[in-house]
Amino acid sequence: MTYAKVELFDEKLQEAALFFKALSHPARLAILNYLANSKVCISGDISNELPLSRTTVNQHLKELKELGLIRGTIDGSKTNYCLNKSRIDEMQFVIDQFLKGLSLPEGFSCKS
Amino acid sequence: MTYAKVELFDEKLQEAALFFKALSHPARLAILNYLANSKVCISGDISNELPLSRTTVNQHLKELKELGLIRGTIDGSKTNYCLNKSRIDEMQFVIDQFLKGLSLPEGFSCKS
DNA sequence: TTTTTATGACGCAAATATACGTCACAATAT
DNA sequence: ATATTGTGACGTATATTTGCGTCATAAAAA
Repeated sequence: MTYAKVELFDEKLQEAALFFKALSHPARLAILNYLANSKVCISGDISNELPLSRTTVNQHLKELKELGLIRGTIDGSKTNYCLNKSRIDEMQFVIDQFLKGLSLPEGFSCKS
Repeated sequence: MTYAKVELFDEKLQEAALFFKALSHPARLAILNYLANSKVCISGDISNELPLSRTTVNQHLKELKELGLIRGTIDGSKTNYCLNKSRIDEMQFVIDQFLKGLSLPEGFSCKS
């Protein structure tokens, strides 16, 4: 039963939380950065760039893939991973929307 | 030893990941939204707003507090929680910086 | 004074995440 | 033909997160 309360929240918040979760580990941030700076690459290459084993890197790749942030297409025996621009844009929009909601009103004060 | 590899990554990425992690649960997003819309409030009030027990809400509050995103000041027997604007601004900056780095170059193409 | 209310501290059970190793399979390379 | 390389799938150990209950304490209300 634990971990089941997430669904009781507003769907917008759930969606935003999923994006934030995907970005909550430096390895995944590094992977996204790397893909943004390369044109196309294979996961084997990526594990060489990170201080992690190939297995672990593949796991992080899988998470990013499941959220649609990256795509892996088979090219012969290798898999080309690259950013899914439209999905990244979607994520940026959702994050921006949430952050905007945090801006405090004029004259906001706190007794601290 | 597990979970210890985070420190091997670039410090900027580590910092960004910590912010994203703080935002990775809808309950914390709901708390931040709630605090942004209220002037000042107490954690007892907040647990009434969420489908979670007081204990659990307090735990989420604690996490947000440890990252500095919110502040809890004692007001008599109650604790007033409110957003820490300067820290929120810092977070927005860090997140923006990271997201900017994901924008793909002109003429980017992927063989998929 | 007793009861209620709010809070913090502590611990617990279950679910998830992190990090690797190994195995099997296909495609290259030697 | 054999060795190497890249992959996905599977399993494992440890860490962390979620979500709650309980207990102790302090202040406010009855």
